[in-house]
Amino acid sequence: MTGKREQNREQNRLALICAVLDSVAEKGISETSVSEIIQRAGLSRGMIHLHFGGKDNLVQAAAHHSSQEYYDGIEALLQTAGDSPQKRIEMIVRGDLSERILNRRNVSIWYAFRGEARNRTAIAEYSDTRDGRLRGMIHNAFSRIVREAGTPDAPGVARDATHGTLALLEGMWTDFLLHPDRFDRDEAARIIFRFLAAMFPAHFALTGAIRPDQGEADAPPVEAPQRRPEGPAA
Amino acid sequence: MTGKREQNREQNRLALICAVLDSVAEKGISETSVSEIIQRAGLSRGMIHLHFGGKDNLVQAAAHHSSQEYYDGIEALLQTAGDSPQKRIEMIVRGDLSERILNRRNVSIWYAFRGEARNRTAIAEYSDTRDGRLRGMIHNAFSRIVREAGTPDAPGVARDATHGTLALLEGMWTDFLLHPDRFDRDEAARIIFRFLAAMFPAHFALTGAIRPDQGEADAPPVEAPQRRPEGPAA
DNA sequence: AGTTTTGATGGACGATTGTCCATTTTTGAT
DNA sequence: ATCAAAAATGGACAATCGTCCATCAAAACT
Repeated sequence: MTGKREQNREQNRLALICAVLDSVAEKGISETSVSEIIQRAGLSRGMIHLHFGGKDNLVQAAAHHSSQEYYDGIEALLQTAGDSPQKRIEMIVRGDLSERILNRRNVSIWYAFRGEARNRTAIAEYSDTRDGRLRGMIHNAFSRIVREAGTPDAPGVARDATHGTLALLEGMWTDFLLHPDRFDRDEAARIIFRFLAAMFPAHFALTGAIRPDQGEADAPPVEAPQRRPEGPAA
Repeated sequence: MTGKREQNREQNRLALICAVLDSVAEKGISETSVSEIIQRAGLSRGMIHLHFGGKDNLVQAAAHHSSQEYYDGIEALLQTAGDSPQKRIEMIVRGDLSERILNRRNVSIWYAFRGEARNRTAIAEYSDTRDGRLRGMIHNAFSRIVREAGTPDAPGVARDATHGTLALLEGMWTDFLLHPDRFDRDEAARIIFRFLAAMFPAHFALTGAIRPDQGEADAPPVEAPQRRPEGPAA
């Protein structure tokens, strides 16, 4: 049985970590000072050194915690997915783009840590989506798809599809970071599936979300207000 | 004629900006202090306040400068591209993944600024690939491809292809950030073209670089025809 | 109950931050 | 050569940074 002592201890550790994440999400890493952290956590100054031995270690623990939360979220969603590989991929993609995982707070935290990742290897380790479980899940699913389709060069296609899908998801996150208000989750998912449908028509073409027909305006004729700076034929 | 006075002035301004970028690339944003900057620039402490009115403005100017350099690089490459839209897209993709643009220094700088973008709107403005010229160039090319191919829902496809291509490029950059040593430019390009080839078989399937075969193997007969009908039963 | 043990406190501390300005040096015009 | 204007210098400055420890409070054990 956990004594009241250890219970409080763990509770305060967590409070510090959450305070760091809140501050990073809200004010950014450069403004996340010791004073800011302990004020948010409602604890005393010495706690950081007591529990983590210094601010750097605390920040690292916060990065680890955030990363863990991300993977837990993805895996929780995956367990509700069916068996078919295309369903699993669809679940991962939609999950990764869902409000529960892709939101302002998480994106702020994720990119703040990545910005420092280059110079703090300990943090880089946790901000890598590619390694770890996610890549394995996706690759596994694509391998099955490609195998049962009898595609030539199956391993290469599966590997490239995995790499490409992960890159697309990363790109969508960046999109959200830069334009959180104008970001459209359904559009993001649709684009990814459009690419996947082009590569694996038998597996993704009929998926409900590929075509924008749903509720979306049927191909707005003058959607793109982009100027075209050049180009022979206008 | 520019007097020696103004000439020196401009030279020092630039020296400060470069010092910031060097420091950000090397040490990260959090360790880029005024002391660090003026030491790298070999100038005196007061210069920052003199020329930029404060450190924040200098950092912002550095972000602007870096962004400008990126676009200049892309546009320079584009001018050597041919007329055909697929050639232009290929040039953009390869250029964006080339050593000249995608390298450790640029990636470090780019992501360091992005990490702070959320809390510094002035910087966010410069760290956006999506707005600005790049998106317009790509969308313009895809529009032509889609139009001459007679694809149904042409505007939607062009828009999605643009969005997807940009997301893929972003994702590849993230890949490079996290694994600069194991990153493979050719593989990154191949994956992007594999996706594009799946979407526009007539335009990208025969492109020399889809296969990693090095020898280019001008359109291996086994490869190109088989890619499309993979769907129902291969 | 008393005693030990451990977590928690908050201020002291030196180091470093960015800003600013009195001063010196350099440039361009007289 | 002289002088006004502009640019560059480098140290003073208060504010803030993160670390650490003497002290206190409370839980756990005897």
